[in-house]
Amino acid sequence: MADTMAKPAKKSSRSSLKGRDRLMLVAMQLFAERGFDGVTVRDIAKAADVSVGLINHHFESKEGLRAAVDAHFLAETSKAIVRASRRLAVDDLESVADYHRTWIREYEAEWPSFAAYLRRAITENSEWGENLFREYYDSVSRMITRSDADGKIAEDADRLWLPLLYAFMLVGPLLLDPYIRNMLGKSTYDPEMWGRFQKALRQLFWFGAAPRDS
Amino acid sequence: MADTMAKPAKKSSRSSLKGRDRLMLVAMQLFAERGFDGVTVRDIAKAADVSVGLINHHFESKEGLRAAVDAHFLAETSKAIVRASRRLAVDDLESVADYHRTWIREYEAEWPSFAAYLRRAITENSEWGENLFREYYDSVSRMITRSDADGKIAEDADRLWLPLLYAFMLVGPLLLDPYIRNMLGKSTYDPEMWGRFQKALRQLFWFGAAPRDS
DNA sequence: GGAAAGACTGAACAACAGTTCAGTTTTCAT
DNA sequence: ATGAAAACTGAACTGTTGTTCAGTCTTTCC
Repeated sequence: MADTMAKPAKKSSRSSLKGRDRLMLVAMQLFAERGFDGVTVRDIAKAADVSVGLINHHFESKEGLRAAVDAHFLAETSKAIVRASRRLAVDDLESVADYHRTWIREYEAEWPSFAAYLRRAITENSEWGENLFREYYDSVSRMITRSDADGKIAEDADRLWLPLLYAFMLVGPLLLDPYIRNMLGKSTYDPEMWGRFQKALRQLFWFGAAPRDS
Repeated sequence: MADTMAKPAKKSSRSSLKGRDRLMLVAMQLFAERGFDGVTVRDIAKAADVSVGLINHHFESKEGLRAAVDAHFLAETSKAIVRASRRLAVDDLESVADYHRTWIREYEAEWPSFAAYLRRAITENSEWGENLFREYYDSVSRMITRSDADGKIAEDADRLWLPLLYAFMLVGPLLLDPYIRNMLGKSTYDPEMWGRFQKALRQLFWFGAAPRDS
């Protein structure tokens, strides 16, 4: 119902968007930054350069606005995941991780603070946060199952926890990005950082941290 | 300044606590369940069986109450971590994980929804959430460094990401507990679950998921 | 036992939240 | 061009929030 939100043009031509779309864009950013309760309808209206009444006109209520934004990004996420599983005929986990990161970075470019919104959705226990994590988990799980069928997984590995542990390591940077940025000075999704992270993740997942005496 | 909060007696003798302590206990639980903004001072006062005015009398403001609760648990956490690093003369990661879990379970028993409060503190970017994650990270990091000195870490392992990846897997169940409980039907910290999780974590961290052809 | 100090009450208050709605402007098919 | 539908406005309204404060009850210490 809320899929009519057009993508913003490359340059800052926000004003070219109609009120409804501008409201959703601005609301997403403000929710991401300050949380749903930390933003007033007047804040949103002002940032979107629109009157308060328009929010209720289009979305019925503030809660309705949140639902519309959520629905929009849930749809967008699902599309991305379907695209991913199609493109990733090769059943390797590295490309899952890479796709995950590419997708986030692309979005970040077009919708600033999209990652923060994702983060908030997952940690706020909203319904779509639940869906989101489940889709994350499923895509990882599928890949591991395939590898398993090919005999690439150790016999004594725990089939239940393996995908979850991988998911934790993949979602970790997303959920804890603010802290990591503080500690390392850079976001995990930075080009340089990502290479290292990706490599460390791959190595740990497949071979572990113990020295291999061959 | 807010360390005078007595531990509640075993049985539900909440009413034996004085107003100030009862307020902090109740506030912690409500904040954990509904978030800071999701709770009104009247909710807190009612749950603590106390008048609204008392909150401002003791804590000056609602924000002051939050600060007091945070300070109390930050102190408590630090104490637990110091205790841990003393007790854990043996430098193995398993006991870090076990200690982490024991500590949470013990607290859960005495302070219901303490884990949820922890979770919220970390995800809400509060100042003490930052401290908390850092202490987590540091204790893991120390252990790994020691193992490293003993030659127990592979030469080509990434020293920067290794402790972070481990921390992600350790904090994962805490942050994502609601989802995991939905998926597995049980909390990770349940006695049965923990054994399996702990084993899977150890195995993955040291030896990885690839089959070992010996 | 008495008085000062602190714990505690709750009605009153001011600020602010989300919503409403009568009215104005824009859009667009005919 | 015209008129109806949709987009849009913003002052007014209503309920809720955190805070205040004058006053009561309880504890404590000489």
